[in-house]
This record gives sequence, C-alpha cells and structure tokens, in this order.
Amino acid sequence: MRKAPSQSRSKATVEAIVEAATRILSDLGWAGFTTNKVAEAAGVSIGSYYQYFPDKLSLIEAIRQRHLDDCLGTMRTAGEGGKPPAQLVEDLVGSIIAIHSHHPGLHRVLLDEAPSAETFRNPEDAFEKEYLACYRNWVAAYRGSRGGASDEAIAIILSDAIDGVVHNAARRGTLQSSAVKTELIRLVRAYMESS
Amino acid sequence: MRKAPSQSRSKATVEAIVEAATRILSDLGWAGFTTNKVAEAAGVSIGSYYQYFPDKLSLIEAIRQRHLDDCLGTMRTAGEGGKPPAQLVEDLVGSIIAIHSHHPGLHRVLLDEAPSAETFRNPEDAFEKEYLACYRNWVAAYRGSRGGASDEAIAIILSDAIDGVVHNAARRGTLQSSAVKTELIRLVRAYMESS
Amino acid sequence: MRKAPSQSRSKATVEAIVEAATRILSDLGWAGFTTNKVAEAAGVSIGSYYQYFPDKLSLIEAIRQRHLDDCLGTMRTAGEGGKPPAQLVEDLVGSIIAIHSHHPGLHRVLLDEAPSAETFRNPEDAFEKEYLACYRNWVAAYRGSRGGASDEAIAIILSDAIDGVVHNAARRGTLQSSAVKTELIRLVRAYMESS
Amino acid sequence: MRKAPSQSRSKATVEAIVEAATRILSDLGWAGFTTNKVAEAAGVSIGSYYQYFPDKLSLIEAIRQRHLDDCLGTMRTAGEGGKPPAQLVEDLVGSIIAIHSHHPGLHRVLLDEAPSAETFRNPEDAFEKEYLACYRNWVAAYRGSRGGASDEAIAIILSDAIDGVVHNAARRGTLQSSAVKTELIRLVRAYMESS
DNA sequence: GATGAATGAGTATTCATTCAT
DNA sequence: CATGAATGAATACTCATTCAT
Repeated sequence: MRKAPSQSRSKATVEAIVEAATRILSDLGWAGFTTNKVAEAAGVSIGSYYQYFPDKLSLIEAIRQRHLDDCLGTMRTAGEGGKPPAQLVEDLVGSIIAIHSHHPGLHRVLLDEAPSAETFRNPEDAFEKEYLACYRNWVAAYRGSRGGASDEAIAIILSDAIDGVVHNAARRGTLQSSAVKTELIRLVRAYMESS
Repeated sequence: MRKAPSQSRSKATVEAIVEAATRILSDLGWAGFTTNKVAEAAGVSIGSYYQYFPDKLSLIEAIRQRHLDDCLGTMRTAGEGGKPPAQLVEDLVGSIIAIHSHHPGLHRVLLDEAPSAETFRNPEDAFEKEYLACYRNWVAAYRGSRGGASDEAIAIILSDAIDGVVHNAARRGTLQSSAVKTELIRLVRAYMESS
Repeated sequence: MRKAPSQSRSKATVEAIVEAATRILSDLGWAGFTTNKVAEAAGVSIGSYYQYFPDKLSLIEAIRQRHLDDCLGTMRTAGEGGKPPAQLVEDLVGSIIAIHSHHPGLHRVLLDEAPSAETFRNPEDAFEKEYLACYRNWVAAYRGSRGGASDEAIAIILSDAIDGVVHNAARRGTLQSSAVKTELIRLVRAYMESS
Repeated sequence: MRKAPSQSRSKATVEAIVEAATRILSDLGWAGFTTNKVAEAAGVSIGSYYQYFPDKLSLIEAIRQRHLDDCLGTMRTAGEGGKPPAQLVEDLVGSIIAIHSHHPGLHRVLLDEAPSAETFRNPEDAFEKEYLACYRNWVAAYRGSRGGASDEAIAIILSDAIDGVVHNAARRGTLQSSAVKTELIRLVRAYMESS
C-alpha cells in the first residue's frame, strides 16, 4: 500500500475500496475488475484509490492477504490446547473449509483468473514460511515420535493436498458437501497415521 | 479451433503456432503473450493465426488440452493390466510427476497467470468426466469391495489431493525431489487402505 | 520511429500524421497536442499512430528533426561554390531566416513549450556535430588565415548568436522585418572581420 | 501570486516554497516538478501552497522572475558611471555570464522543459520593455553619434545574440570557458563598432 | 491560517481482431 | 490461402486543485 490510512476517515475509505473490490471480483470476475469501477462502487473517487494503492495489482494482493491472514489465524489456533489428534484434524479441516466458504465466487477468480504476485507459493515469502511452520508444529504434535520423513516434508505434502482438495471443491461449488469434509478428514488421518 | 487443419501444410502451421505459444508463455509469461508476437515467433502472419484459432483464449485452451490429453493418456494406461495395487499407485504417481516435469515454467504460468475457460474443473466438461471416470475405475480396482464412501467421492478427493501436491511442487520447482514422490505415494496408499 | 513505412500506403500514413501534428502544434500549442487528436486530425486511427511512433515524444522529435534537416541542408549548400565572403554571409542569413519563416507558430511552441530530448543542443549528438562542422568550414572559408581563436570557438559563438537572434525574432513574429536581416548580416560580418 | 506575504512568517513560507521548487526543478527536471512534491519539500502543506500561488505556472514564473530581476539589475548598473566603451562591454558580458552560472541545471530546465507564460519574450511585457530600454541606453552610450540603424533595432539584435550565446553555453555547460567570454566580448565590440 | 484527504478530468498506450490487397 | 496495415474500444494512472475539518 502506498500510504497507511491514519485518520478514521481514510481507514473507512480503504475498507470501502477493499469491500467493493471483493464484491466486483466475485460478481464480475477479473475481466470486469477495473480500478475505476472499484472506486465508483466504493463511493470513492479514483484519485482516492491511488492515494492508498499504488496500482491495480496491489489491491488484489490486499484481498489475497486478508484471506491468507484468515488461514494463518486458523492454523495458529487449531494446534493449541493439547487436544487429541483426532480432534485436531477435525478442527483444522473444518476451519479451512469454513474460511473458503465465505466468498465462494471470489476464490475461483483469485485462483484461476487474477494474476498472482511473485510471492505466491514462494517458499521465501514470509507468509509461506510462517504458514508452513504452523503445519510443521501441527504435524509434530500429531505424529508423536514416529519415524519416517521429516516433519517439514510431511507438512508440505499435507498442506498441498488439503489445498488441492479445498480449492478444487471451491471451484466446483461442492465445498459444503459433507462428503468432502468427511473424506478430507479421513485422508489426513490416514496419512498421519501411516507408518 | 476454427477449422481442423486437414492438409499437412495446415497441420504444420498449427503445430508451429502452438509451439511458439508454449515457448513464449514459458519465457515471457502471460504478460508477454500476445497473438501478434506468437504469430511472428511461429513465422506466420497474424492473419493466418486467425484462420486456425478464433481468438486468443482458444490458443491457451489448445495448450492446456495437450497437457490434459497427456494426463488422460496416463490415467488410461495406469489402470490397465491387473497390476497389484502397490504397483498401481507407484505407476500413477510416477506418470503424473513425469508429465508435469516437461515444461516446468509453463505450468506455473498456466496455473497462476493465464485465465481459464469455463470448462476448467467443471464437472460437466467432457474431459473432466472422462478423467474422473478413469480415477473411479482406478479406485474401484484398488479398494476392492471395502465399504464407506462411493468410488466417485473417493476419486474426487484423491484426484484433487494429487493435483494440489503436484501443482504446488511444480510451482516451487521441487517436483524432482524424491521426497515428493515417496510421500505422495504414501499419502495415496494410506488413504486407499483406510477403512 | 518504431517501424519504417515500407509500402506507399504506410508512407502516406506517416506523412499525414506528421503534417497533422505540425498543424495542431502550431494552432493549439503543446497543451492541445494529444496523440488521439493528432491521429484523428490525420484521418488515421490511434492504433496506426502507434504502429509508427513508439510514443508521444518521438513525434515531436520527428518534427524537430525535419527542421534540423532543413537547417543542415542550408548549411551544406551555403558554403559551396567559392562565393565572395560578403555573399556567403548574405546567403546564409537569408536561408536561415527563410527556414524559420515556414511555420512561425510552430517554432515558438517547439522552443518554449514542447519538451526537448536529451540530444537537444547536446554536443555529442550526431546532428550537432555535423551542424557545427558546417559552421567550422564556413568560418574557415570566410576568415582566411587571420589569427585569433580557433575556428571551432568562433563557429560556436557565431552559431549561437544567430540562433538567438533568429529564434527570438521568430518568437516576436518580427522575422520578416528587413531590419532583422540587415543587422544580423552586419553582426556576422563585423564579427568575422574583427581582428 | 495570489497575495503578497505581509507578515514575516508568510514571507518565509513563500521563500521556502520558491527555494524548494528551484531545487526540485534543478534535480528532477520539469517531469518531477509537482505542486505536491514542492509543498512537501518546502515543509508546507499543499493547502498553504495555494494560499500564496494561484496555480503551478505562477510558481515557475516566480522563479523566472527572480532571474529576470537579476538580469535587469545588472543592466541597470552596467551602463552607469561613464565608463569607457571597452569597459562597458566587458562588465556587461561578465555580469550576464555570472548570473547564468548560479544554477546551471535550472537554466536548462527553464529554457527547454518548462512552459513559458504568454509574457515570455513578448515586447508588450513590462520586463521586456524595461530590459530593452536598458539595452537601448547602453547602445546609445556606446555608439555615440554614429549613423545607421536605430538604437532600438541594434539593441534587440544585440540582446538576442547575447541571449543565444549565453543560453546555449549554459545548456552545454561551457559557460565558464574563457573562450566564451572572450569571443562574446569580441562579438559585441565588433558589432558596436561596425559601420 | 493551516492541513491533507479527496477529487476527477484528462491521456498515453495496448493488443485482439478485421479485411482489403 | 496468406499477408500485415489498420482499427478503436478499453483502462490504468497522474496531478493540479479544492474544501471540510
């Protein structure tokens, strides 16, 4: 972002922009997503848009970031509190599905239409590092002292498999299907308990 | 595609266009991918391009289709010939990894930058149907007569999980890592053998 | 220029653009000079404009270049043919005044409003080098073997003084005044004949 | 200017703005010269800027005016005190060169990039009138009662020739070269003493 | 008087696509 | 069939200027 909104007036402006953008992206897709249209929908002048966002991409990134923050928040809490492993899996899967259920249309656009920044799925990225660290802790807590591959290798495979199942279900609009949740849980448990 | 290339000269033209497009997409990314540039790189006039492709999207789809055909081919053969289940998994995973290793740069672009047609991951799409059917057969062959979720539900989860692991590894450039293959095999086996 | 106009159709296009630009610059000044307006006035689409000119500045440069070519042409011929010095001066001054009389409004805009390229009055520039060389020859032919400053130093002062007199007269619209010509000739002769 | 700064605080504000503007123009050129940037560099809000300057052009004019005032000051004193003609020329040329040596980068921008007001080199303009009057007096004092063109015609030619030599030297960065000064003096003397 | 958030008209430039030759 | 000159709708982004606080 070009400039941090300090006063409450500007905070509202930024909020309105992000919300309008989410709506437009959801409803019209990437093709209908123009900075002028976003500003208008937000009830804000195009000039105000560029006070806070240096360009078009940075708005997409801001939206993506909010989603990533949600995911990270879930990961941080899902591992807390010494629950039994079975519960751990159910909570994690449930949370991730819940997060991706908020704006179903948005995810398809974000995944398949909007261009991604360089940092997307880049292991050097700060978010990716912390996200993976959460998974690593979670894996360590789950598997106990069983042998085999490193926590990190398992964390990556697990994270990517869940990512694939959840995102593709979101694309198909079947994220609410109970079968998806049940089977995903079964998948995770089976993998975690294998040798 | 606008018209099927019947003569051999036409076939060569189409081939040249698709190859040039693949190269440009790989090297310059979606941003550098313009129809005029593709035509020039293919040694063809822009007018000729539009003889064979009705628009820009159809070229992307043609490229994607080649990849999907590869995947389908693998799925068709991977399930053949009454191999033992353990072998079945190894062959499948190995083939999918091999397919995605051909143009590493291209996949990242296709996944994260290029827009997808409506048919992408659409269950109504002919490719999706056949692809899923392969998985279903494969699942049926593997699991035997165990109870639980339907073959279809399992096939979808499995396909999506593999998709997630393989595509994210391709994005990171770690597709050749042996840990990816080993763990992916373990994931599939564990899931297939669970209750 | 982005691309040389090879066919006669495209040559006409480029010509129409440059002419329309000259007219607009002359009539509306730099403020009214937009690429879209130029294209429209030239009876050409904005797309055609950008086939031949990479940006807005390059069109200004093209116009300036034509003027510089005129000046250079004059300098090349003004020194030819062993005329007596007195005649030399009169021909030179007359030609320069004539060149600047073609589009009186244009010069004021080009000088005082339009941005100049890096090469403007840059001694490293090819045009500047050749232009100065002409002046040097001319000075050498005029002064004979008199001592004093180098031909080059004299050429620069002379060129700059003429430049100042002619351009300021053009700005004021007094270029046609016979006093300007008479006195400029007197200035040049006096300088050339001084010790 | 919108209003004369009467209090000392206001004077300081105006001063800070003009100085910041000079610096920015010098360092970043006309392209980097924006009212917001100038205000920020001056440590003043953009709102305050518009208290003192009605628009952007007036700031440029203020900067130019300071330079013109310098020139006029020089002209006023250069002609005083019954010096011998030879001394007169040397003082005049020396002063003009000195004035243009203060901000070399600024002059190139002011001459070649910044747009000029309608008053620029406009004979109706008060500055132009007074400046020319100085030159006329100076010419009259120098030439004595020799015949020929009017004092005014000579004054214009002289002023423009000096303008050309000095400004072009400033553009090239050769204003400090002693040859420029020597030859310019020689040019003026030769012209004044001819016929 | 001072502030700085907000404004919005204005413009250069791209690139998929057409069609006369 | 091939060519490539021409098209023009569409859009990101700037920056001088205003005015509510």
